[in-house]
Amino acid sequence: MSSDSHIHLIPIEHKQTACTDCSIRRLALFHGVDEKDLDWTQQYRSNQFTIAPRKEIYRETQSSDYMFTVYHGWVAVYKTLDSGKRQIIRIALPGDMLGFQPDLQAVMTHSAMALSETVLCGFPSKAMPELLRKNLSVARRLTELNARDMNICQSRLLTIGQQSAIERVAFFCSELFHRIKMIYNHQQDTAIHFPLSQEDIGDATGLTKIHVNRTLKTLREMGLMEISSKTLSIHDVNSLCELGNFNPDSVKIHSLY
Amino acid sequence: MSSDSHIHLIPIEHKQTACTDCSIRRLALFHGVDEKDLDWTQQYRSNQFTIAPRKEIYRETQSSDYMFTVYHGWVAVYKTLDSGKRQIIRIALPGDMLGFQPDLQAVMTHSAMALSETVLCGFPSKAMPELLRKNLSVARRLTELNARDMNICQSRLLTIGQQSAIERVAFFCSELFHRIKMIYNHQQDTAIHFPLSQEDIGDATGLTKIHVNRTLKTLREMGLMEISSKTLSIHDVNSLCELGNFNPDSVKIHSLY
DNA sequence: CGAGGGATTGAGATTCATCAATCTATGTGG
DNA sequence: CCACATAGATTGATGAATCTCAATCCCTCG
Repeated sequence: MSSDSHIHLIPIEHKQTACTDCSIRRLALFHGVDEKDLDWTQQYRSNQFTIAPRKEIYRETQSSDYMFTVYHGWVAVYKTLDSGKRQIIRIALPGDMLGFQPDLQAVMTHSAMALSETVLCGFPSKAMPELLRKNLSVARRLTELNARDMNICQSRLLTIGQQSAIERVAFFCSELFHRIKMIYNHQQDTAIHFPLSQEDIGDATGLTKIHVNRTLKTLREMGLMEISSKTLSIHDVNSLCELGNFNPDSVKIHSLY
Repeated sequence: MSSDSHIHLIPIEHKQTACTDCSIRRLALFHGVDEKDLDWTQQYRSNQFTIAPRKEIYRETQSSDYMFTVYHGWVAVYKTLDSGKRQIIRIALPGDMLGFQPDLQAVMTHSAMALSETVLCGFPSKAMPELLRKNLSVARRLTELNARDMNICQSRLLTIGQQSAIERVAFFCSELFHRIKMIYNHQQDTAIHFPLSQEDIGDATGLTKIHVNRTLKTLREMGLMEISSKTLSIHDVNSLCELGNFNPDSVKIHSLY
């Protein structure tokens, strides 16, 4: 990626966090790495960056010098058509990887944009093959995270291909709700911060923002859930998951450790 | 997987093919493995199997003792809803992997079914971690194949979420056409064997079989393509790809070798 | 206090699904 | 080799889900 397309990524000069102290390591790439090796693996995390909401992290058809781990915030991964239509492929949350490609020459096949104030850990792509060769824990973990992303992508295909508007929205919100709760270990909460606009939800579920609005109204009237002032409140988790055919267990990362 | 659910997989006792002679190795898991190591890696390919059309290879919610490489034939990978609706996630063709999971304990998150007379190479799941640890070429190749499957899955999401019926069908058929031509190196052919029913196409594109029928009729009348007696004939490749927003380059496996 | 982006609602058009019937190709048993 | 059975393909008619266009409202921010 040429440096001018990086203008949105602001390197954190001071107060970078240390991998040894990382509160979300159990979710991320260095889960499973021996404590004594963490200082060494951290060398491959060359920088942390902050990005403002709605700013691009990288763009389809361009190459990227980094792969990232989300440390804090929400990121939308999406593809666009020439017509301007946009499909959000997944929402990356703390611990999730962004922009890994085994082929360093290949250009990105999707774009990524911060949805909220976001902090990323950056790993120079060039050094990844070496890291994966020298530390098998990281290599295995990468495979796990890939497999989990794949499962999420496939489930999303099922939803969008075969479910109705209300089922898709129920699925989408259930998934994010459960992922957030797993990340922050707040099992008792019934509401989460939710920075997506109705248009974002539409781009993720394959619906127009107008139909999303009507669908959310229905869900509210059914007493299942409600979104207002960037907060998602779930009033009836079980019914919502059932409506969306969402299985809460599917958000777990099946880890070998 | 309990053995009784394996009844459709018929082990080939005689005339198993050798990895050293494999005509599709450039596409498959052992691409990049040193010639001298192939006899050793082949030990991990414990069996070849044949499966009749429409027979299940493995099923969602069950575990599988094997992961597979498609050696010959067409395989549908799909998920189903309680309502009975089915979403075909991808079509696996010769060289493609099936059923790899990093966590041996985890159950399959999708089902797989042969669409034609199919031959699979079986790799016992239990031995995969050892193979990946001992041969880094295989490990790297697995990562490449995963990344490629991920790209295909994400492109499919874009199609199904954002394109119209005719665009989706055009995309779907273009993709399979180009993949088959790449596999068999028949760049000049304008027709391929195509074992899917119209209902299969519908399950892959998120449409009903009736609407698929009408869409195919339109594509035929537009002079773009035609399916008859299990043969897909492309009359105007460029227009078809353009209509479906399909990029022929996307089917290439970006290989490091 | 004004501007602008998102949210909300209405009306009408379009796409696609559903239901139902017929047709065609393929394979099977007698 | 024929009669029948069956699955897939085709067409028509109708209705529901979702999109598009347009207007208004509301909230936030400068």
